[in-house]
Amino acid sequence: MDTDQRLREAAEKLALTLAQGGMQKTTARVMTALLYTRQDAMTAADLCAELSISSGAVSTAVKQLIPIGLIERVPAPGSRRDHYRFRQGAWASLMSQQNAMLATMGAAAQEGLDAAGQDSVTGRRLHEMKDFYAYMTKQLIPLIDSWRQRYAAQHADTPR
Amino acid sequence: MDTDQRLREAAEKLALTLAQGGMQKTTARVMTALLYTRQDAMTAADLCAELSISSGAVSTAVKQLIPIGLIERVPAPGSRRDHYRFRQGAWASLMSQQNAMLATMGAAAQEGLDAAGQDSVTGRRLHEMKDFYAYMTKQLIPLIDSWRQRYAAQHADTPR
DNA sequence: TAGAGCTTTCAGAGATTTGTAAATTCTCTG
DNA sequence: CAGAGAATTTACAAATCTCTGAAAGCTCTA
Repeated sequence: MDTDQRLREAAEKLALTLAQGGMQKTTARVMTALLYTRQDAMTAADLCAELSISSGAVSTAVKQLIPIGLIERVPAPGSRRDHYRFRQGAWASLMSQQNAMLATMGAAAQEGLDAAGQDSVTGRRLHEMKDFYAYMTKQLIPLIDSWRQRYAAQHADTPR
Repeated sequence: MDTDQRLREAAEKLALTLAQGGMQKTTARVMTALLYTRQDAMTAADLCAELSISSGAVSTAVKQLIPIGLIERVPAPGSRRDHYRFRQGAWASLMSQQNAMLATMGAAAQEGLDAAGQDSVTGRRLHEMKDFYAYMTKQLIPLIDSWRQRYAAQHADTPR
């Protein structure tokens, strides 16, 4: 089987997994298309053709992917079309955003604690929750940074 | 405002957040009801009443929450009804399951690499992805374990 | 082992989501 | 600054999802 076809299938497969994990299906497909494409970047029209979806759907997907830092718009000299490409370091920023969710969970636990007090079944449940998320919140960012450093060191000689 | 009411509102608020993060709405509501309740455990009927939903909906939600380790069925001596309660250490096991997702991401990257080869734009993109998820996969479990240990040490004298 | 008390399953109604096509807006260029 | 080419928004239609109510299925106990 040819390379393009294998990549296309890998892309759709991952998109399906991500969709089951809560990401919108079309958004996931656009993301994986940009991840597995052999081009550096793709235009909206490319994405329409590759995925057989309308330009409106592409627009919506892109609007969701850009704010979370997974893809970026790149200026394309000589073309009037927008080009999109998968961002370097996208995974690390995606994981960093998980941190916001961790913090939210911690805050939710605190809120419950304020209402219930420490000394109750509820209090003990929520205390564990709060402690866990506080710990994770504190550890995750340094962990990601340590990966960034390590990866940058390994690839000091190979910029994009 | 009374305690129950504050807890109820905190529960619904968190449920909403979780729902936006991809969890099924009713599943999230059942989970947070069990998290913020002042009882140790609740019956299906309790949940129906508290959340104004049918027993079928409770059954479905419970069926999703148990496998992921967030809640558990507890035998209730003297009652024929099933009782459900939020599991101790639920958050840690939830996070551990994230690890499966991380591993999946790493595998997806590898699959693409096999098709595209290292020396291509695609290869470089996928290599970063693979490296990131491999690193995270390796670090996350120890991190969770270190929390477990720390928390257990702090609460050696206060079992449930 | 018959039956009470719960839980689970199932079919269908209702609500929500999501994609398309077309209209609109935006942005370059000649 | 007019117009062409592209992106975005909107209204609507289609598909999907999810809950309810009712029936079926378990599992204890008397």
